[in-house]
Amino acid sequence: MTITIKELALKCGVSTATVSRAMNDDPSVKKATKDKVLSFAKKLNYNPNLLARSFVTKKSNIIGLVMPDIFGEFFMEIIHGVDEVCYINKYYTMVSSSHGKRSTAEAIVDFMSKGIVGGIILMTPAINDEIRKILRLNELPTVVISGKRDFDRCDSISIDNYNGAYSLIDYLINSKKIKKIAHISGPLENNDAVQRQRGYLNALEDNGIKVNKNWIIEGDFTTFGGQAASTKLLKMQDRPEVIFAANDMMAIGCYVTARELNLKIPTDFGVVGFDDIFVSQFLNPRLTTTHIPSYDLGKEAATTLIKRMNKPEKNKFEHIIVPTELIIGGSVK
Amino acid sequence: MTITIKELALKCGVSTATVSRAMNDDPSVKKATKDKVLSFAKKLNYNPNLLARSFVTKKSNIIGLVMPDIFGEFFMEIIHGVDEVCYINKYYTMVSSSHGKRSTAEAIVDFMSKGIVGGIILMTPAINDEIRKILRLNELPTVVISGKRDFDRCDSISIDNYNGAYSLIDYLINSKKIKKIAHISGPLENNDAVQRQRGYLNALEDNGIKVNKNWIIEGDFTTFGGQAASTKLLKMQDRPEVIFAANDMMAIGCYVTARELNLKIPTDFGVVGFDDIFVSQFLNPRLTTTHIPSYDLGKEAATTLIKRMNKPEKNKFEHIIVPTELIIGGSVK
DNA sequence: TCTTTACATGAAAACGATTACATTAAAATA
DNA sequence: TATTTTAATGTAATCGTTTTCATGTAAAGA
Repeated sequence: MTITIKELALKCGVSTATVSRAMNDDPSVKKATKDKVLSFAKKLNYNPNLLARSFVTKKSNIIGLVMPDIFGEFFMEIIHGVDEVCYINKYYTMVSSSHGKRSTAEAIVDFMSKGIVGGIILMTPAINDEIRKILRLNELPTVVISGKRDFDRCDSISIDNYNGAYSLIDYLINSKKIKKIAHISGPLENNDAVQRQRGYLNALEDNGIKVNKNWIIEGDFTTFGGQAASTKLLKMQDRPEVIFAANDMMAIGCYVTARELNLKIPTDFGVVGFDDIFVSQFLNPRLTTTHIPSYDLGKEAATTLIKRMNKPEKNKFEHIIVPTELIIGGSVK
Repeated sequence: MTITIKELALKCGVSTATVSRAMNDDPSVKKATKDKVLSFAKKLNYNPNLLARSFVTKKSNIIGLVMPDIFGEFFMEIIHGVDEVCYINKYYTMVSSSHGKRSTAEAIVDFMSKGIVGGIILMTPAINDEIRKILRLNELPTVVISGKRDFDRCDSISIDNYNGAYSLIDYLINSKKIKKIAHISGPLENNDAVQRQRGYLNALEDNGIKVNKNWIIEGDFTTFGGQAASTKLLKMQDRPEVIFAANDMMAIGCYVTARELNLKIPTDFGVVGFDDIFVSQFLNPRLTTTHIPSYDLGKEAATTLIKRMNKPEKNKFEHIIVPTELIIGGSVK
């Protein structure tokens, strides 16, 4: 079905070099020749073998997307954004995750050593020493999507978790006149979780509200974790007015608890989340939360990476911080 | 960082041919030699360049996953399943979608002609003539994930939409003693939608219930579509007892309508869905629906494809039909 | 001991593209 | 017209691996 450059060259009556140049729009090829080659290529359905091309140029237009897990809407939207940009730029997206069996570090090394991908987008909740070491002696362009800017030897895109959480809490205190705000955090080895908690703490402090340590529970970003933590919080004699869950999944857990304890949101207690996942708008009442533009995050990462792949400078890295947006629902009285 | 086969051969004092054979576990290599090569390979961090290998063997261990859209939980779980199987078998997953700008057919052709992927998993709501034509003169192993078994020139995995819907309706009629069942279908160019509707119709018929055509509305698989359709249904003077939404997203739309019309589920009317997406369990009340094992679907597809890639016979294709499971929630009185 | 067979390894071609360098033809200059 | 410059194309090497075929060596059989 597909022919090779040699066959095409034969048909055109030119050398393979000329065909190659014509296909790559080399200015040294005469217009007439180029036209002839291109028309023959179309007619004979010639497509340069990408493998052969990558092999000889030592450049791959495949982007490796390394994720901690292939699950949930957030990662899906990232993939979507990456795919979109890849398509426009004629790049390809290869996905890979840490499978329980293999660490993120191993996934990166695999991509790097096999010569398949020309660049890596790394999503990780935190950059540990192992990853840091790998990235340091890494020759492949890499963009890190992370909760915190804690590695500056490559480009990075991060979510403004801190300000997102800060604004949310500030809104509760100043617009809603709420003082008793509890927090179910994410796992604290996760940078996003840490930054969100920091925003929460500083917003309280800046508004002169004393932090109640009992009202801070470390969760796990799952619905069940949110359910467990909120049950604990709501059974305290000194019950908080609003629970700030560090992500929407845990906020959903709070809704489940409300149903089980026969409490009404927002009258009996309020809930706010973080992420603004798709279903949050369909919760009853609609969840007040912080929107993360994950699709844009993916697009931004891919754009930055492709730029870097075409111009691999070893210094001056970009560090983009993507702002979040406060979404006001009906989950707070 | 990475060395080539030549350098490794030199270090080992053998030819590149021997190294290649040792790396590929060729039985003709003496154990001592193999051990030596392998230990040097490990020490020197040698990894065969996959691009070069694929190039020469004309076999790629990259699987191209073509999807109509990169959105939602269903596709995410498929990707997850595929990725899992790929990892175990040392294959790689490349994703691609039709971008509004490009059709599914174009995405397939792109994968096929560029020589990157060694096999394709094609997810499509329906196989049209264009796709059929492409698949027919396709030399690349392909597995189709589809709602209906309507192309038998390649392996296929399909969901048992018909029986899933049939069982669900049968359950409503016989266990719940409900007779007035409306249906919001998916778009009818989608095979899944058609099969589910067929299950609904036949279940009614087999139970001697006359179909009320006013109670069948074509939806679009979105929450908003479900909301619109259910509003129409619930404002009829002859109102159905239960609405069967062809997917959970539209069922969620029914929940939104209930809130807006101030009706209670399941007392005022009931809702059942299809898919069993993650959030369905957290709806209030939990949605009665039909579970689709999407993760398994992805695994099954990848397994079948890899089998076919290793043994590309031109006949005897596998056609796997994956059963669904009835999930009983509290959304029906 | 000599021949045959089996085993282990090496030499070299091949895959399909790109690209440095060489070459030819045409245009510009003297 | 003779020479230089420029433009367009061709020749051939190259990338890293696999694999066919050839070769050498050791074991087996006579």
